[in-house]
Amino acid sequence: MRRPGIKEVAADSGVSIKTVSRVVNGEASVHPDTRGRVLAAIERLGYVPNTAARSLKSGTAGGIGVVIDSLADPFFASLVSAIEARALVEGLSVLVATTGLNPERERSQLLNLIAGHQVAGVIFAPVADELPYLEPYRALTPVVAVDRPSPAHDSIVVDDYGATQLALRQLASLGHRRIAFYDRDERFLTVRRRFHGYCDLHEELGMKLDPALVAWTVDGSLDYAAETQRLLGMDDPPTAFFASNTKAAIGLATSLHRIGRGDTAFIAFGDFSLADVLRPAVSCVDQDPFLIGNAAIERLLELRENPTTEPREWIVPTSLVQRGSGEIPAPIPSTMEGILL
Amino acid sequence: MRRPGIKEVAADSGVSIKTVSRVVNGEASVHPDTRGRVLAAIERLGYVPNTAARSLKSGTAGGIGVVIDSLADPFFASLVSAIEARALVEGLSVLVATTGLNPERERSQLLNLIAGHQVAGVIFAPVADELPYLEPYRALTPVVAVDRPSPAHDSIVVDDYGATQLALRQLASLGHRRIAFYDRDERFLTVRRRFHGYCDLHEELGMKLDPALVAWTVDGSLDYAAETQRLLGMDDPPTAFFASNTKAAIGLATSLHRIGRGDTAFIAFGDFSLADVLRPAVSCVDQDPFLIGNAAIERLLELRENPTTEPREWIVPTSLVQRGSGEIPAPIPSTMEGILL
DNA sequence: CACGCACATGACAACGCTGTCAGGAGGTAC
DNA sequence: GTACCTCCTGACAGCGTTGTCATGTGCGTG
Repeated sequence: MRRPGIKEVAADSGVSIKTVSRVVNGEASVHPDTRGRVLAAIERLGYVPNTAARSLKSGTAGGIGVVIDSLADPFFASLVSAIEARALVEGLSVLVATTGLNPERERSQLLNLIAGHQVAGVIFAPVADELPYLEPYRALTPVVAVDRPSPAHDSIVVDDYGATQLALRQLASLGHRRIAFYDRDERFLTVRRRFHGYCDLHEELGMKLDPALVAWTVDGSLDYAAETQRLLGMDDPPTAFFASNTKAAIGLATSLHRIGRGDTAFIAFGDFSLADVLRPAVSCVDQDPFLIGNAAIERLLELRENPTTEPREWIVPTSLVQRGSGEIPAPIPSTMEGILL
Repeated sequence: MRRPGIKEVAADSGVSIKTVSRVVNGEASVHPDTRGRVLAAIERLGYVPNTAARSLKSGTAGGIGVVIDSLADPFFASLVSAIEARALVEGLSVLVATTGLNPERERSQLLNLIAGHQVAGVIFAPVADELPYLEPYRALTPVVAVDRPSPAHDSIVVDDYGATQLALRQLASLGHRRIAFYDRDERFLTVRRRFHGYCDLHEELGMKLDPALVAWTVDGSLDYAAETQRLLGMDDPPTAFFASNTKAAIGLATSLHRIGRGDTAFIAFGDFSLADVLRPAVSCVDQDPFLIGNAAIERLLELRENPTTEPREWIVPTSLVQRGSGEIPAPIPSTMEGILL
């Protein structure tokens, strides 16, 4: 009652195991009659080639590893979904591992995949700034970073700085001079870049940059409700909000609507489900996980062919989706009438 | 420049490969000094055991397979997330595969995982009613079904019939006599069970079951906007909606809000992000993917210990989350005043 | 001193598969 | 008839690891 192996198929069809191997791998030089007998035996016995033996022999497995923060994050779930769909077409299986943003876990997950499973390639969302332990595998396993750049690898990212400025420029053009930056989370390079765009735009437009308008994530947590209360309770409150990531956007939208201030001007970085059903519908910078996932696996497949290219960043385009909340003009303060351009 | 193997570690630390193997596997009978030398060599060389060789030797891999409809579905994404978290603790990796609801693909994915990768176990959301091709592996690989039951396997499900009736009973108690069943998708046993609950409750309460109140998914697709228009445009339109799954709930919520009828009585089967932010907030039958995922992997681990138990269904509890949309009473038609209980 | 025993270690085979190389059968050309 | 070539097939080794069994060393016991 053991799993049928190549030996059983060989015995059943009266050929050597090597000939079975040839049939399974579609090699040309097998007599049609022989091939037929072997295929019949495979069918009859329900033979499936053993993946472990294959990768042991070949030194590399037919799967790609995907290492991300968490599958509970809708952005990453869609990303993995896109990768998996494409991998299926290429006949590759997908090994998923998560880091929970822990660099130590990132290390063990990456090494387990690359050195242990000898995957054909890895797509990962970097946590640590440097990954020296991957050096020995540089030439062996192609690696692509997504969402956040990794200096030593090809990275699929969006133009965080530019897209943020595009969104904020729109708010500024509607008269907003006090725009809250919601969720400054220094752990993410992407968010740092977005905040950088926020700062530079203030300078460019001659707007005062008020630190009190910045909501910080500290130690990985931020109380959205309390922070929203604080911001709106200021003497000189923000007239518009910019959410620097999807999680913050959902938290912010929730807390704004809870206190009946859903009509506040608001643009989110990253789209989310039902954003178009809220009233007003939430405008956002659309960062398409399917585009990003496809670009990542595309790049990975290219790297397999030609592994020696210099690492660079690949920018996936974003678009500003106008839905309403980002097109709300600033209220005109009585004392400032006539000052606006 | 090859990957360091057990041989390199052995040479480096001056012992035989077998002793290295013993150290790696934490066997007791190794002299502390020897163990120290070997561990130092492992560290120095960055040795990671080859998974393929291990599973070839042992005949089983240290990973579990998860086969679901799609990772783009938030319910399944959370489910996999829960499974992955627990697998990490157990030192198991997770292989994800999707079926796209295609029985043929389900077959190849399951066989690839069980026979090809020889995973330690499989958690899957069944598509086909029967899976005869898994018979040969019955005794070898534990298999657990989730979300939908599989007669031949332990199945982790919710009480579709009962939870649906609980939700509908509430609507009926508020005077609703015409309740639309949104998204009757015959492909899913879960939805069939929910519809069954819908029918039986009508009989029990003496309500007329009007086929025109049922929105069908045909060939996997349903135009939510058009269907909502049709239902609300009836001469005798529904006064309440029941969405039989999360995807339908989001589609229904979207189309109701788009046409300004967000205030219609509505209960969804399955919770979704921002359901509590909509006005009114959407009441739902909460079917917790984390509970289900945890129960599934728990059961899988038990099956590894004791594989001979009779397959059965395990019911994960659900709760009716009251948020507002499910507590809207039926409008009192002028001709019927006084008839209500 | 011979014996037994615990402890520590190593030699070797085997897991299922594929790459290398060898070889037989049959045909064609001189 | 010999040489050679093509087509098809098989024997065998080895991928990196672990299970089995054997071996050596040191120590306590009678």
